[in-house]
Amino acid sequence: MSPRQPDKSPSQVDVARLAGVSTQTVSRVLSGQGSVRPETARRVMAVVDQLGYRVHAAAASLASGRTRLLGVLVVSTDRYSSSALGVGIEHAAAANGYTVTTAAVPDHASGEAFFEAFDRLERQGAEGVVIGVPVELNSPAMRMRMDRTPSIRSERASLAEDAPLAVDQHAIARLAVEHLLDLGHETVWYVSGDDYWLESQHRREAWEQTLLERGITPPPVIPGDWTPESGYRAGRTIAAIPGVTAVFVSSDEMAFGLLRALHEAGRTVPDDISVVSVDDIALAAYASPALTTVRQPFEALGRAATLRLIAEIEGRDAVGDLPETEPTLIVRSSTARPQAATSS
Amino acid sequence: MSPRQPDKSPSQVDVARLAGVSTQTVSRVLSGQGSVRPETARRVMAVVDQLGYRVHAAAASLASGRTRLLGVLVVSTDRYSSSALGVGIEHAAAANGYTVTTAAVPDHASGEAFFEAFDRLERQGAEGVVIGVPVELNSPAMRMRMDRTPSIRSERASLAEDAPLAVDQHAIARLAVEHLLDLGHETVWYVSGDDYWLESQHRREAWEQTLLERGITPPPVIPGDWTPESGYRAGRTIAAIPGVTAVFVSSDEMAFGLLRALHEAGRTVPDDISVVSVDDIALAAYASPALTTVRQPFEALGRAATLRLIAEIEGRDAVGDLPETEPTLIVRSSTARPQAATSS
DNA sequence: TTGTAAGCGTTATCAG
DNA sequence: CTGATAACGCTTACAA
Repeated sequence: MSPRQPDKSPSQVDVARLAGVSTQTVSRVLSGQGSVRPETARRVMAVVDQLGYRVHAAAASLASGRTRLLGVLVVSTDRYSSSALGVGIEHAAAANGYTVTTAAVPDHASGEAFFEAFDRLERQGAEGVVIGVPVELNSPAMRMRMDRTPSIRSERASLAEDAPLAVDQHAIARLAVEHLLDLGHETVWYVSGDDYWLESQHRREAWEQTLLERGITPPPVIPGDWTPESGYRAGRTIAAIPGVTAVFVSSDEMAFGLLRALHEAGRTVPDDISVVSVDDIALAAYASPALTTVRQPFEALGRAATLRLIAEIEGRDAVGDLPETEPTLIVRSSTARPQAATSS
Repeated sequence: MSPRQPDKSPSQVDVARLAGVSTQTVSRVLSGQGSVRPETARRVMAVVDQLGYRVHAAAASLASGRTRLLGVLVVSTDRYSSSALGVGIEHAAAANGYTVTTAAVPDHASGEAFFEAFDRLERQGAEGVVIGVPVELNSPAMRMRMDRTPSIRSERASLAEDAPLAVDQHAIARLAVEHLLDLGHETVWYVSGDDYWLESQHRREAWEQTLLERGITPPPVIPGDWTPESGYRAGRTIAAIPGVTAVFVSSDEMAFGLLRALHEAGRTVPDDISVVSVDDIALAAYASPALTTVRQPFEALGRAATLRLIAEIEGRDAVGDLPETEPTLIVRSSTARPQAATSS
């Protein structure tokens, strides 16, 4: 609607001229590199303010070879994990003078789509990228990309690998299952997330393993896909199975659906069935009943990943300053000791 | 850990040399601008693939004066509205060859912090910005910024102004209140969002106005701040007030807290009290009872805002292709006719 | 402490 | 249809 203003924005040259110095001096003042007589600096800054001058990022990065741009690769940004991660990433980036650009790939995107998104980030000049989607890190195509631009993944690639960065999915499942077992439940059923996600697979493995360690044969997995709808379906399935007293659901959102299905089927939580989920979203405390859940420190994780990434980009080490990323069990009202069998 | 590869990435010159053409031809092939003999183009592309060449964004935008970068200004990205908006923005941007960079300002940020974020986006080269936070658009500082970089706001600045873009907050409140009134409730109480947000203020105004139009004196506003905790507090307050039969809560998240408080106080929804909220988040259908709510089409809004912004940047008009952004009432189980007064 | 000169990798302009 | 050549606005040497 409004016409684009024709007068181009002021450049370093304009500032230099008005301040009666060379462009180099202007650059020095603005970057803080090199020494400038205080008085000169003041004079330059005055002109900068007067003109409303700001460095042209493209020109600066063309000349310096640095963009201070970080890329983030996530699935549809409205997922809880994506946005929670994003908060941590943005903070850490901003604190270090980096900016962030996001590329979202659709859920269940093909490897193709993923590479495309990665390339888009590289093309924009991202000096590093935080990967928040499930990808096969060992494919040649991925290796090639990670080779030229440092990348860090916010989840562990395999149960065995010890990525100091990822939330320990094994620990999450163990925390949940052991809580239930320690309460006196004889076994724990598992409602999975979408197995497209490694997290989901890892939790299943750890759930199985924890049960096995106690000499319990794992019951069949009830499949879910993270959505409340799938939790609801899982709840109906579970309600139809006699004898179930404890369920580990792979996300809070699914737990909401599960709770409703159980309620509709006349099962009360936690009296008939105990439920523990994962994430600790803001609403978890306001489910009925309030959810016992394993909190994932996504924000800390995003921060940690970013800090490490920046360290790698700048060629230093980033030990010591890394935030804690251990999952923690939050006990609320959806879990209890199993009812005495007398009632049945 | 891994050393940065010393061999710099290939440039247009490298491609040109290998393909036996000028850099200009390479540029033409890659941009699709200007005509090139098909055979030449093929030869260039072959070299491009072979070398893994990709244009250097900074250089390109320095030369062309275009960045194809859009900025987004939101509060803490983990808010539902922010991320839902973001999804729409990203889609529309990607579909038009633009990339997106986000600047998050803390909730309740000062005008200062906001301008800083805006400037950061400008410095990065954003050609336009979508504003998703409450700001005074008429301050000189803001005027100045919007003057040099096209900006579009995803909410209506005042109840009177008819921004074709914003979700109609007035309509939201009217939909909610009239639904309740039509059900037979004598008045409707209102739990506000955070009044730092214009949306919240506008909904209050419209709630008041709708009541007044029917000759009803609005009861006092129960203050909230969007969080489930504040909804819970509001619920306790309401439970202590005799005679309340209908409540309009300004967000689904608050509704969850409200529901819990009401439940704890022994009031049943919707039999004793009807509740309608706003947003229609994924979990709204899984509250107990399922929430009747006014859906805000955030994604469509983000898309529409972006489309208009791009149109403005490119100096064309964007009529016709704008998505619908009307709010819609979703009736579920948290509302019903008031119980006959006989029971009291 | 300050200035000069030479690029950085593209695209635009103008010839051919 | 293709190719020189000149910007684009800044930073990094190197000189003064």
